[in-house]
Amino acid sequence: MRIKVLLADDHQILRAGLKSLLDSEENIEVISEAGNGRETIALVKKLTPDVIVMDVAMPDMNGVDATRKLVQLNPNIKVLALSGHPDSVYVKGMLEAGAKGYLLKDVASEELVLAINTVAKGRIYVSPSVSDTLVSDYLQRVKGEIGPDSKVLSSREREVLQLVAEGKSTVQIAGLLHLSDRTIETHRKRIMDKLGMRSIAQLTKYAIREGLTSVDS
Amino acid sequence: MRIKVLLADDHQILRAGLKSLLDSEENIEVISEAGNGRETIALVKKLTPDVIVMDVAMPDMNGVDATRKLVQLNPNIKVLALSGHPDSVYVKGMLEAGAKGYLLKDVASEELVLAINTVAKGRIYVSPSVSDTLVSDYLQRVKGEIGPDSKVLSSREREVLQLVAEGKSTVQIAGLLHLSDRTIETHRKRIMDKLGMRSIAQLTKYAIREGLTSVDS
DNA sequence: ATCTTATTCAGGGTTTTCCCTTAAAGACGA
DNA sequence: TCGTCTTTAAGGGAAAACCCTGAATAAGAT
Repeated sequence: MRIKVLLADDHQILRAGLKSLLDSEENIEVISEAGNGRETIALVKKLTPDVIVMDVAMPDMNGVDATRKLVQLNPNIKVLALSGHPDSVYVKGMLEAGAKGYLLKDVASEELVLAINTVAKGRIYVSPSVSDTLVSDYLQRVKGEIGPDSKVLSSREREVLQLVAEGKSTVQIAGLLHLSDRTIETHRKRIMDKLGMRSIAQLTKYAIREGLTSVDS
Repeated sequence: MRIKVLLADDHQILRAGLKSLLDSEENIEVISEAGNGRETIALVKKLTPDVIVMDVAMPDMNGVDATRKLVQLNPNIKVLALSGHPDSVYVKGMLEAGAKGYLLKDVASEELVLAINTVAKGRIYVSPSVSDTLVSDYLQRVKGEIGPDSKVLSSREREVLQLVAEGKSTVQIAGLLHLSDRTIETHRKRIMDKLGMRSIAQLTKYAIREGLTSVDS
């Protein structure tokens, strides 16, 4: 019995490449492809694939929301996330949504095949480089340094993040918000902890994605 | 005589997929792969491929700078740009740098094969959807609505800026480029002077607007 | 041949950010 | 009321970024 795979990614050429790769495996069969989350759900309902290889970033319903919906419809569905970045927000988001694996796009084809076989058997597969961030996050959680639902920023934190992403310094932000600069430092630290980021550049991009600021400002 | 192709993209799995696709074409042969601009240049010097299929957004020297350098070394080199975005900044950058073609990642595999064959013959190939933005930009220029763009930064400076916008520290960048950290500091200072910016957040946004990095990385 | 620009590197110093820890006051729900 | 979360604040120290200055080599342009 071959593993029936559905590919979901917004880049047709990537899907074509993966299909070509996977079809040369005798125990894997690519039965269909989707270019966004909505399409994926429609196809899964019709075709009942064993494994869905899904990109995290897609237009018209992203991978996280699509996964959540798919798992809701069928808790036994196996979603293998395929992503370009190892940021913990994405990893956490997909795994929380019910994905059974998380692969970086920078993996060898053998690892993809291994991952598909692993999740098809009902086990979890995570890229080694990804499990690093996962484990460090987990350890922080065990030590109680992060609360349970830590990926959601508080409104004050979002406010501070916005100002950071606008290029303001800690002291400037403190002045604007009429707070001590030590307070702003605390907020900054908690923001970075929650998001698993270590640089202003990463924070800025996150803020742009979240609509807190715009690229042209 | 088969067309010798070199694949340059930061995602190994995409390269593997493309290789699998292209190797089934009897007049195309993938001779090597690179994960960033620097690697690409080193490999091209050794292997003299006919066509380089190059992603625009790559870490450690992006596709635009790599193309510029490659064309400088050998004006007959054929670079086929492969990008996820139809934005005019990217298109302009690559074509200005001397690329012979521009393909979106959302193309069918047949079109990729066609594009490779076209540029290998010395002609230009641009995705239909891309030529739209190209033409409208051209028309604006003819009407004088856009002046000639003044690219202030040197290519080294753009390279450093890209890494800064990816969240790398001065020491990390120095390591990646095999330079002293004092040198990187000088570059950073000159970049900020030239752009009149005083924070990493602003630099990051500028880099995004210029296509040196992407919001989701 | 001279001038300019890019690229490389460094000394020495200030400012800003980052890390680790502690802690108090207010809010809000169980 | 008890516990958790948020927001506020701070001490002390390490790392990174920023500022000002000077300087040598190399490639290109006039």
